[in-house]
Amino acid sequence: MAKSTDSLDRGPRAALNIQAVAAAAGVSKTTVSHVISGNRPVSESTRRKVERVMDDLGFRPNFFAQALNSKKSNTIALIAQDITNPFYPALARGLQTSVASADHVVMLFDAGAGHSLTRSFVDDVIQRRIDGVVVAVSNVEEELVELQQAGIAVVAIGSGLSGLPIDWVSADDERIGIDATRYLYRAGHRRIATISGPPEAEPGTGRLAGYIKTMTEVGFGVDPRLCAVADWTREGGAIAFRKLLDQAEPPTAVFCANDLMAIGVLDAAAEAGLRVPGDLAVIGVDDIDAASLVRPGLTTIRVPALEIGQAAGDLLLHRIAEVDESARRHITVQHTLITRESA
Amino acid sequence: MAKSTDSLDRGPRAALNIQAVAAAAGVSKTTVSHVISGNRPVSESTRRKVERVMDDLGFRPNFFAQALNSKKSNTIALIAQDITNPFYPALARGLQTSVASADHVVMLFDAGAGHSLTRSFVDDVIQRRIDGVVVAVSNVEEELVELQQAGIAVVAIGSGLSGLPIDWVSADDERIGIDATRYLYRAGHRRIATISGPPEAEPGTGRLAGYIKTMTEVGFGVDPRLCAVADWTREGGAIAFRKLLDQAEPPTAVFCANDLMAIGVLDAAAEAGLRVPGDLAVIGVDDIDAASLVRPGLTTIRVPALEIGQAAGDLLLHRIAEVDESARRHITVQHTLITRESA
DNA sequence: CTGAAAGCGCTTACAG
DNA sequence: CTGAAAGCGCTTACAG
Repeated sequence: MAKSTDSLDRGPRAALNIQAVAAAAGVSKTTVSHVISGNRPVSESTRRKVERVMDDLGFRPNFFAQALNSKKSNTIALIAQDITNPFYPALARGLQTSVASADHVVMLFDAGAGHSLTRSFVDDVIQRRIDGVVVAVSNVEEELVELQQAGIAVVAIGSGLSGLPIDWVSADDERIGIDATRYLYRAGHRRIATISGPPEAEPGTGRLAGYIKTMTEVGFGVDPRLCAVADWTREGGAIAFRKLLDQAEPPTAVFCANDLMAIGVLDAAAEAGLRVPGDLAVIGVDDIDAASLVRPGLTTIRVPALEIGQAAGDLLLHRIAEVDESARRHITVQHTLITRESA
Repeated sequence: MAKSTDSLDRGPRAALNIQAVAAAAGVSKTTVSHVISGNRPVSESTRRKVERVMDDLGFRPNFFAQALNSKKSNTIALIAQDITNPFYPALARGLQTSVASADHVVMLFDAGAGHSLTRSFVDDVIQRRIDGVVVAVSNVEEELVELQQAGIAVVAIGSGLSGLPIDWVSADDERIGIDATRYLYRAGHRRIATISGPPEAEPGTGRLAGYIKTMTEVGFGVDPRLCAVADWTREGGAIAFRKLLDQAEPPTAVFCANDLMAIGVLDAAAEAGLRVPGDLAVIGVDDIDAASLVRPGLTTIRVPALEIGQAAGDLLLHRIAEVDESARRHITVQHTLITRESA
């Protein structure tokens, strides 16, 4: 009788693993492992032989087994408020660019997809031992704390989440407000209005602060009749502007805290028969695609979403690599004035 | 002497794993595993005890260990041509919506981030045993084949990659061309031009085919002087339209294969002193945000990116779950005419 | 309904 | 410069 438990029938096709490579190369699993990881010196000839075999066999180390040992997933998660808002895809690209250099991959979670999936996504992130998370969504302080307690590196986008010791990246919102307001002032405007975002959070508050600071500095002071608030949308901007118009001395210029509201102002201005920039100057913030598509083209302040993503990735990689917990870090990205026709 | 290798010093804090849960609950690892997976019945009282302990300890099963055994990563990858093009974020959202229902997570790869990272991303996908991939990028036939050979489910977006036996999702491009052209015809236009995309690939060819079919059907035939080609960009659309204008009998209507080119036509028309829709009717495809922002508002055919993403996710989940390899599947999503001012 | 034990494919002290 | 072996934290036949 032939020995039936021989090399012939070890199941459905021998698995292609480190053991198979070791056998084919005539070395130990240990050595193959070190050729892959580079964690200890291997003689030139051995290395070449092993690499040759891996190539011939088309071997790729099993990621799960590697991660199970190393406790590193080489994965970064992005939790985005609303991926269909052009700011976030640009941020995602910047993030990918940054972390790809360290061989990390990006997992996307779009909170705008509805449901309260955010909760379960945080669980996923923890369970999958994601190395770091970029949190670009509001009102998730609780989840942030949980992520940190699970030992995951976290960086917040846009606002500092007061009190929490987490890294964050943002534009210099007050400076944006100052630059926009000064630009209108220097163009000769004296009744300058602002339409800011809802007062509860950055970046709305910072931009408004910059407006107030500038109006005070140049000696105009702040006239409450020139300060409107809207909800970041085009329609909201139009509504707010109609109210601003409805007074004895209407403004000749408006600083809007984002482009969408500024476009709403353009709508309402056209409706009211005002010519832009002749009768009314308008400036926004963001430089979304539409800013260059509307007529007249919208003058705006560009917030570099791509750079924000990159900075977030850099902070994360740094935090992941470092041994001692160092202090909280904050990166501020630079904005740029984009001059078009509206102001 | 006290027994020094006692329960006191088993290293830096005992690991929180299935073994620890088993011990605390007074059952075996096997049982804990089955409580988690539901792979075999567990008595009601035991299940409750184990769940209680997991909750108290804050235990979450280690994803890598699970995946190492099950060979499932519960992860879907999206390879997007250009995540800053609004079509892709919407697709990503639809994909997430679909796969989240099966507890899968989305990994994003933006091919537009530059470099030829696509190559290394494909390697990552294989190595990480990603369950399925949505390929929304062109010229990667080689990589597609490789992914399939690695046993990964693949679905292509937009075009069928002739010959390859892979599932795909697309709009009905010929029908889009027909609907757009007929709309212009019914509005009374007789000299209808088209600006199509580069001829080498869908969706350009399909939309052009629809235009040709309709022009033939209504008896006009195809006049080469009315057929222009551009590169999908705004500037390209403007350039192409200037050429169309430069003839004895210029068109009174233009069907553009995407919105960006249609907006370029609006630019060039304004420049040439043509009023839209009075002197010229323009229709695009996609319904990007900008379509509603330009003046006059762009009439267009909406391609439901979100639904495409969902359909892709559904195909993938189906393909992953199924045992026997069934035939290639193709899903066509429905488009809608969005009437604004330009036509 | 439940357990003991082998195994998934790696990494990493320990030893030479 | 290289190996044997224990271990990472699960799942799953096999057995009762």
